[in-house]
Amino acid sequence: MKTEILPKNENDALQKEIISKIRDYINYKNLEPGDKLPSERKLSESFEVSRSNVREAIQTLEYYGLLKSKPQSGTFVADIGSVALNGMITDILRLEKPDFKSLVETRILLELKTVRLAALRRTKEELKEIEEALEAYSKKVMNGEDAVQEDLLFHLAIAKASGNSTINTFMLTITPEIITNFAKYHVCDKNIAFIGIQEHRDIYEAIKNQDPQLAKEKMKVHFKMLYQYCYNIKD
Amino acid sequence: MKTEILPKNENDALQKEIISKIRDYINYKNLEPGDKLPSERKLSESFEVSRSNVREAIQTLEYYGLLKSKPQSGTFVADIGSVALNGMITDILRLEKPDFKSLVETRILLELKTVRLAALRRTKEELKEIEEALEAYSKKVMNGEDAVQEDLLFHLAIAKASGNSTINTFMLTITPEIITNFAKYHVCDKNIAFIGIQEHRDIYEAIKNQDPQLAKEKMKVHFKMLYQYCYNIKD
DNA sequence: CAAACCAATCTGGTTAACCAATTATAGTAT
DNA sequence: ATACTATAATTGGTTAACCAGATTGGTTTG
Repeated sequence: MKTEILPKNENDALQKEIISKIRDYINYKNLEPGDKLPSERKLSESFEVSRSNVREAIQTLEYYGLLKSKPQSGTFVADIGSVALNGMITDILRLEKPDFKSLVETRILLELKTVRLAALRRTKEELKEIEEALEAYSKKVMNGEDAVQEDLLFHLAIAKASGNSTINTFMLTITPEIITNFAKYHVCDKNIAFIGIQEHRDIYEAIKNQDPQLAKEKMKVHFKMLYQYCYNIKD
Repeated sequence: MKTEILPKNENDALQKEIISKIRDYINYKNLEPGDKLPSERKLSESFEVSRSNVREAIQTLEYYGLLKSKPQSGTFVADIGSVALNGMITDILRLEKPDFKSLVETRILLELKTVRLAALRRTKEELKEIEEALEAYSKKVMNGEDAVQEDLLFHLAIAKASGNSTINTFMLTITPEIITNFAKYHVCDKNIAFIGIQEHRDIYEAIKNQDPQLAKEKMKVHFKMLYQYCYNIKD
């Protein structure tokens, strides 16, 4: 087989094509939950692609929980019926890269929840971690330095204290993209940062006092500017 | 080097160890955004693990947006400062597998948002897709068949119509796990399903009439049982 | 007749060799 | 001294060979 280096976009397109072929195969053969897929070798042969490409595609579907591969045994359809499997793969193929607005919108939604949960559930240790993140942030701002990273770490500390591992994971996945875009669009410039200290402190105090309602209110205040800012950005 | 097959858990542990070593290296060398990591070969040699293990670890960090590898060039630190990078890798290493309650809690949060957004933003095409999902669900229930899959696809259709690609992705990632656990805990048994038809129809109508507040209310009603059910499950 | 055993085969995972694009280096001409 | 070019080394990606555990079918044994 001929070696060929593909640009990342085409590589993604290839992987999507393979995923789509796997879906077609599952449909054609009417595979049920727990059924075994053909081996990676056979798939790569019948799809006329390399085995590593097939492996990548399988890994992606495994990430979404649709397949499950067992060492020295085979790759199996997850405990999901063919209807859901089919619909979900179709959805995955259509997924587009998240835009900035959708990221911010989601972040606000998640954080209004985490801050309430953190106020309800935080342990003493988690509270201390939040406090430390707050101090690190304040120190930077007082020195006139850029503190976008410390800002985000404060919010991540709250997410960790929410006791909801799913939301925590989601927050982690969107944070880098947010940081990048913040720098790009010059959100959160230094003039805003000074106000940010007090806002952060208010949030911290509400969590400390285990007042979920107040915590949410303070977080809303904190997001108000961000909200306005982001909805004014050109696409 | 000796070939050794590892159980999945140990493999995960190994990957975490490698990730942690990458973090340490970045700290030790004070790598800034855009700086280049040593080549995969050098890393695998200095960590005394195979190159494919290193590649896996890098891919994971790439998924979280912390690294960026360019073909025939190198692997680079993303446009994130070392503080955030360090904090986030530490968080990632601590991540635990999501529990069922956290999944349901998150799903409810996300869906109360998607249903409102869908009522505001849905196109005619998206509305039609929701309707088709609703019909497929109703038909199954009327025939006395299990309709968990069609149920979830209805909700995914709403997520798609929300116009928020981030939330849409999140919904896709948690759905398989939810389906599996539903089957495991016998949530949504047939006796509930008949009520479900009307509840789904109410939600659909609210979205059709572009009434976000009503849509949210109806979704809340729909989740009421689920909510109670899930918080009574033993851990 | 059923259970236990064994060897051939098949599997996903791992390793090592290979590829071509990129980057660094040395040399040459201006 | 500088700008440009050719060449060698380096890189992430790809392919193919290899590994050992799992499966399977047939045979033996109680």
